Amino acid sequence: MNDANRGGQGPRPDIPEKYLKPFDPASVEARLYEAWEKSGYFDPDTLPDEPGRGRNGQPFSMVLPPPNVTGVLHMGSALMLAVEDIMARYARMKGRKALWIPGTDHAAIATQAVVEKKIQKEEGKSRHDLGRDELMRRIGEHVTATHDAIVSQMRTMGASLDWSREAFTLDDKRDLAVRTAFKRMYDDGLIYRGYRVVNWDPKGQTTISDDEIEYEARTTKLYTFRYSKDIPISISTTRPETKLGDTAIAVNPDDERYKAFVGAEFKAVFAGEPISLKVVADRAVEKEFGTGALGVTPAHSVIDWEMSQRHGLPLKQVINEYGKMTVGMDGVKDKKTAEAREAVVAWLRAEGLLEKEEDIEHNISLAQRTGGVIEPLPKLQWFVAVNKAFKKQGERTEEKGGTTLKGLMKEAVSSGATKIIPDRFEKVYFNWIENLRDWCISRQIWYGHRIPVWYKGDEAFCGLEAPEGDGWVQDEDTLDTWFSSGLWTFSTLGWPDEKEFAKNRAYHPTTVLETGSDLIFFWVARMILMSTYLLGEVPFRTVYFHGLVRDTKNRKISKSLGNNIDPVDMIARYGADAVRMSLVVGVGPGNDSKIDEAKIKAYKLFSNKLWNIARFVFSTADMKAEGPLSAADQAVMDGFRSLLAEITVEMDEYKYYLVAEKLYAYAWRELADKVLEESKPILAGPDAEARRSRSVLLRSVMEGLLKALHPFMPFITEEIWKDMPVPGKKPLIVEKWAI
RNA sequence: GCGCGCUUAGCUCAGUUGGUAGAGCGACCCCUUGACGUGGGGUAGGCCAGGGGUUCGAAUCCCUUAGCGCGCACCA
Repeated sequence: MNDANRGGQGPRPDIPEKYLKPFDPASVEARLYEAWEKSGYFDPDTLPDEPGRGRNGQPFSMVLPPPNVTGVLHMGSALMLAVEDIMARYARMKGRKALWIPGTDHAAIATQAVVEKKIQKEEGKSRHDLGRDELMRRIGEHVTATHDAIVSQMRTMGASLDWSREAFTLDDKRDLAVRTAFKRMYDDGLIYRGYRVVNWDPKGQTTISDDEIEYEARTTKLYTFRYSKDIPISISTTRPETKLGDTAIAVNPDDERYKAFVGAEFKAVFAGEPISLKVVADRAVEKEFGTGALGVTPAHSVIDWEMSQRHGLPLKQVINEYGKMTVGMDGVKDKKTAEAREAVVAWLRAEGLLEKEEDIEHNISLAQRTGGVIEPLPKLQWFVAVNKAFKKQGERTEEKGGTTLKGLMKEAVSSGATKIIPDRFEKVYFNWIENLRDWCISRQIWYGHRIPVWYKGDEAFCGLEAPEGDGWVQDEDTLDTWFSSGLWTFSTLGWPDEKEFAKNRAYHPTTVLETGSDLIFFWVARMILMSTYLLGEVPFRTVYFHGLVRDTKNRKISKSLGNNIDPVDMIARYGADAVRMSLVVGVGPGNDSKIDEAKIKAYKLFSNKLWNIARFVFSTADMKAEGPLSAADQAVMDGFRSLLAEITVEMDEYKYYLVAEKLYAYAWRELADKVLEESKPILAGPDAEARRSRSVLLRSVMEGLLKALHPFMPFITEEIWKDMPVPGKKPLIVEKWAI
């Protein structure tokens, strides 16, 4: 640089050539990501060795909610990656030993369903045609392909994940964790096998948990009738075909109409099936609904099953796993329930038993994954007992009575050990726990963690490995995918391997869990359950929920609607920085947001604005200028510093939506529109001292702005940072936070 | 039935101790070869869903009504 070029004689000749063209994300992003990865800064152990910072800093840890290996990433995943990367990069710049662990989820039932469907469509074969081994091989192929696509997408977003620790919910280490957890709970009596009415999905041919059910409002006929002319009580039902399995009539104990009948027993032949009905009194029966009398079907209704337990009623199954009747007259037996219903109603009408038909609004239960109508059936399944008392770790006194898993889950949040953002979700969480029933964890599918229990005759053995001796056969079922996901915060840190876990102990409890609010029960609650039970500590200090990403018409983004805006496509066109900003600005925690291309485009223009700010500063200010600021320039600097102080507080409060907006406004409206404009005459003017002071100011503001924007827009800030003349500078990713 | 959230400019949304309504996009007008694959300046557009209350003062706090969305329960 020589003095002849000073004083507004046009652009200085030494400006890097890249600034002569608009910012081109495609040409720099992949290269920058590779450089970060090679530098080792994604791995906390290879962060810079500085006192109190980097590898010597306070640990910060977070797990990536492992995406399902069913397909590609969508905008919701992009939002998740953007917010979490902001968290990780901010923590790293603040000097923390930041660990963000990547992984993918085998998603058991979801993945098997996708692959089975594909094979059925392309080859016309079912899983039984292929057999267990061949299906596993096919799923393996599918999982490898989708895994690779997903991982490459995460990289394009700029996610600063520690790839050296990547995990899979179904790999060997996680399988050992699952078996270990299962055995601990089994030995404590918290996992048991029981014959109970469960949610059966006839379409998926498996049981599912209560949380995997979706409800859909439909108008249905409510039939009121008598079982026979000899029975003086009428009942109402929407499912007459199930009445072949009735073993009781329940009435409210306070109902004067039926008091005289309580304890009586009636016999009849109903649609060809002999039935025997005991009249019982139960508070669960509402006097006002229907006739006030309820036909109890213990085998095909969870509520009725519970009632049957209270009154010692027999259980009689009349519907099988395929949703077909197993008893009844011609036209009923062997027919699907819908068909059998019509036949039963026709029979009632013919017999003169039908008293009333009316339309009512009612919810039907559907399996979330397959859409199949849930058929409650009695089956021998594995359960986690949430209400059973056990002794807490370290608690030896019997007389205390111990605690329950429900209690542990409640306490984790009510004690403040785990905070939920936004806090309104705490109510939702407590409400769910209140209504929680035992968790059915066995699934009749093949893809997943096999239940670590072996049988020989009447004997059962639960262990990490098969027992010694011949003739032991392992349980055919696999575990609910959320059982393994529940262990994720510590199975990824080496648990149950004591040596490996000890090395990572400082990362648990993890600092924060960022995930979608729809996972509050499935995942968040299960992680709290597993961690508090197995480790005696919460899995994370803070839960940050993001909302749903919708399209401009306020529809949920889904494949079937074909309204997915592909994040990879958007990144290719506008850059990852623009996509990240568009997802984050103005979107508070827990709130749904809308995404459209115009918004992403707007932040591409912002990238370009930053680029040109850099171009202006590099070409007109003296980047080597030193010394104090003039009073006027100091005032500008003070204004900027107070902004930095403000946003630092907001970063700590997880208010990224505000920070992003403020930085955008400052860079454009304040720095570009005001400061740079007023700098033009100063930098072109005759006053050397004013030029010097203004140059120092512009360089300082640029430096602070790049740092503050880095967590949000890592690529462009890092790229500009390369040309900043900062003494002893490091890559921006590990530079010290702006304030 | 219980609970939660939302309702602010044409659109998308901010507005966190109550102090005279904000941004982006869009529309319209003017200017600009400029650091800017454009940018700058300006204009129009809002009884902050309705009603009531607290207060000197309410988009903000309380009560209530309505619409939309969501969770849970019920679902005979």
